[in-house]
Amino acid sequence: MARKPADQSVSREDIILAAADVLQRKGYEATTMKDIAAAVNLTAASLYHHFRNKDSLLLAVMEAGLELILGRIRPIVYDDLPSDHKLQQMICAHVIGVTQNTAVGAAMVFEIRSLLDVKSPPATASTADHQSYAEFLERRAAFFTARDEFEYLFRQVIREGVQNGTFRPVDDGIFTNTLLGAHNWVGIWYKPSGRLSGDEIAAMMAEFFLRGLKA
Amino acid sequence: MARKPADQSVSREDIILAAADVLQRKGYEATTMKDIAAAVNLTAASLYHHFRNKDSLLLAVMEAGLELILGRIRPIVYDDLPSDHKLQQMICAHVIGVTQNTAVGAAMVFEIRSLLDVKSPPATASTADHQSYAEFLERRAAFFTARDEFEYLFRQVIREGVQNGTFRPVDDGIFTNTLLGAHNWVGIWYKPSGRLSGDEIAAMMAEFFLRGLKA
Amino acid sequence: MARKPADQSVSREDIILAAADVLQRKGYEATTMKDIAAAVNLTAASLYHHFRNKDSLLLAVMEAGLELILGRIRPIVYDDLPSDHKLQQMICAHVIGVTQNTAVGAAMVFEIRSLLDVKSPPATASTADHQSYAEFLERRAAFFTARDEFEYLFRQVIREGVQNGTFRPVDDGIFTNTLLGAHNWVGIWYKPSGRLSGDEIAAMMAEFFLRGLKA
Amino acid sequence: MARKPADQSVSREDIILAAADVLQRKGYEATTMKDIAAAVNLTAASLYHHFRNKDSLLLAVMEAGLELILGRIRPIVYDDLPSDHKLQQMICAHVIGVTQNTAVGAAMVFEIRSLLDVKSPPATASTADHQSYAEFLERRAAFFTARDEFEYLFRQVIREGVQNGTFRPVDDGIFTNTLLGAHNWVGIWYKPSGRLSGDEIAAMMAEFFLRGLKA
DNA sequence: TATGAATGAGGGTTCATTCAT
DNA sequence: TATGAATGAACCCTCATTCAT
Repeated sequence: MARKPADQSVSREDIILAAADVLQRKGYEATTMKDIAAAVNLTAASLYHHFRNKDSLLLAVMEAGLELILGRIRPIVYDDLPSDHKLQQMICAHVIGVTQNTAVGAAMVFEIRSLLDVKSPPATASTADHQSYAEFLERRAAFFTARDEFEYLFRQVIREGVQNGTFRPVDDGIFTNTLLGAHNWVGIWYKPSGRLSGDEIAAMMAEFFLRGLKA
Repeated sequence: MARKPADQSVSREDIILAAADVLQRKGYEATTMKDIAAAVNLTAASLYHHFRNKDSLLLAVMEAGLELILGRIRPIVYDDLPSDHKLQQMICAHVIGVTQNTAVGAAMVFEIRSLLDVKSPPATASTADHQSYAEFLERRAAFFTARDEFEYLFRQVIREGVQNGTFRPVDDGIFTNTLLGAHNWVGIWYKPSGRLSGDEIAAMMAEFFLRGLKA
Repeated sequence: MARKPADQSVSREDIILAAADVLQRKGYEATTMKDIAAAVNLTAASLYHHFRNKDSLLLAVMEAGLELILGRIRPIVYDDLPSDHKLQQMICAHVIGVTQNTAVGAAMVFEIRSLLDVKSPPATASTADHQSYAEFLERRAAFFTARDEFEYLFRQVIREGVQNGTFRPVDDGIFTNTLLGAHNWVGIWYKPSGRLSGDEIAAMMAEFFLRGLKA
Repeated sequence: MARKPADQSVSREDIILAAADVLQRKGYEATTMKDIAAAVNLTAASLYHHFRNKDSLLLAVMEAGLELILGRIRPIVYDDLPSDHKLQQMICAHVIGVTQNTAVGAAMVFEIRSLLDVKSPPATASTADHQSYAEFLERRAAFFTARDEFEYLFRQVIREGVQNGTFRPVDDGIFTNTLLGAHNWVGIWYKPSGRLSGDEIAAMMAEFFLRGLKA
């Protein structure tokens, strides 16, 4: 699961991928910088050449994960399709994304708590530190904005379907939460070696929810 | 060197409840014994009069949470009802349980990873320690057994409904996972101050899933 | 959050020597990692860069002490000398060793109890931890083997002397224990500032015992 | 090894004996009040009805051990016997004492370091505390006086023997230390289940040393 | 870039000790 | 007397982070 860059120089990307993997297995708090470093054959100290600190690395992982899914979801929403087709494709995209990239998917979901903790900038903060901390806050805000967009896209398609009569009238907020809960959970129980492929699982879940929505 | 300004003696139960709350908010790794102690006006050291260690306390929280829900689910399953009624009631019981006792419910869900880590007995292991460690392992095994039962009950009712024609043919494993994922997630987004009550949310979710299942 | 006011980088060897000194003065249980660290101008945390844990450090101290003495005793035994000359030289070597290196010598003697406590591997035991713990057990076993050899060498020379008529017939086990007890005790009462030098003391003790043995 | 007073009230004596046993096995620092309490079926808290604190208990153990041996040694010294007979009996008395009461004997020897640490009275010391602390200091001083006497008695007999020509001229200080070291060590290696009885061991050791001394 | 050495801050845990019951 | 509950202090150890090389 851990990339081994053949003793070559390690890229930012390599670290993010490896970190995502470790994070998904252990959770943020239980994952040490040493763990992540080991996964790319580095020392913990070396990671600081690539990321300002642990939070910054976590954020990079989450950004990567979210961007990946968002990149697949967005075009569907803005495509010209009936609402049920849209939702069906979105569900599949999300679920497949989680199964294909368990690491990124689950990390995105489970570690938000850690990012949410508002941490003050280090007490001994020079001007430069303050600047870089502000940068971090900005990136974090951007992440949450993206996350809101993600949720919003689902809610939007559902609302749209309800309005145009494709779906029966449901509370779009509750339905979206229900949907996303089920999706996120896949990262917990899915095993690549399991009986069913990610595609099959995704198809089944899409069917469950669409039948529940059908007008 | 030892005062006791405590208003009243604190019971094991008190600690479990407080711990559940803190655990849900912060997660296992991020929760310190001091945090939990503070929540019941004690010192961290005092907690060790009631629980052997942090793991043991976590386990107690999870046991309490699981037992609570299981106590509500079991009678429904063994009642004489049509499959869809059963499932409807089970979903409501679970979701309402989570909303009423967010702490216990969510703790049960999110911290399994911590319990799963196989840990060796403490380093300074006398015979007595080993014995109590064995006890812990037993309790942990019992917890997982109960957890399996919990899942099994849902799966069982679904399978039953499929067989007697109440439900359309679905993969009961995947459906159960989908269901439970959605339920567990409630602990994340539900806010008592929200627009809808736990009962209303539960009813909605039950409807979603039952419509998705109807033959 | 990490300064380095240290004059010079500290070597493993430095720590072992300092630790031996502290250990001899305070005993294992009463010696804290902080004590040892202070003796080499480090923080307790820094010691963990050089030794996995306190036990490992203790073992290193004992190994060093034992190896030092063993290195002086062995050649004497395998030399071609009359038994009484051998024993005389061995006694002197041991006693002088203890006086010259009180720290190492006494540590070797007094802390065996701590090492004897069979301890299970650390609680948070990953596979890697288990491996390194196995290593520790191996080293510990090797230490006890060396210790047995040490005792055996004395017993062997005594037995040999009895058999070739140099010594009167004594119980070699009891005599060895008597001898070693007296030697080890030197670490307790010897003061470099005392009336007699280590060499003088050693010579006197050798004389006592050899007269007691003479056929 | 631990007295079990049949669930009856426990006497000061019982505790001292049990404590001696535990102390010998574990050493002072590693022995907890709970350990000692458990050996007499009590709670740690209960011990404080019998002893002011741990140090006080340790001191009581050492006093008991020392008094026992001293009581056997003194009469021999002041008896009217040739020096060699005296010394022979003293050696036997000491060694047999150690083997018969391993606990008391060894505790006496090995834990002096703990008593030696000069501890200041507790910072929060009321007048009463100060008084009882002064008492403790007095008792401790008395103990060390007794200990000096013990050593002095041996040295005295040796010197006497040298002066009256029974023994060859040896340094009585060094010889006494050698003697006592060997004796004390017996507490470490003697096992009641061993090949030889305490009496036999004592006789052998006496012979070794007396031959070494004979004029 | 990469790392070994170092460190401050804490976290879990133990322990001697106190006190109300 | 005995004890359960509580606590402050201290200990071992880990970890994110820094810095000189």
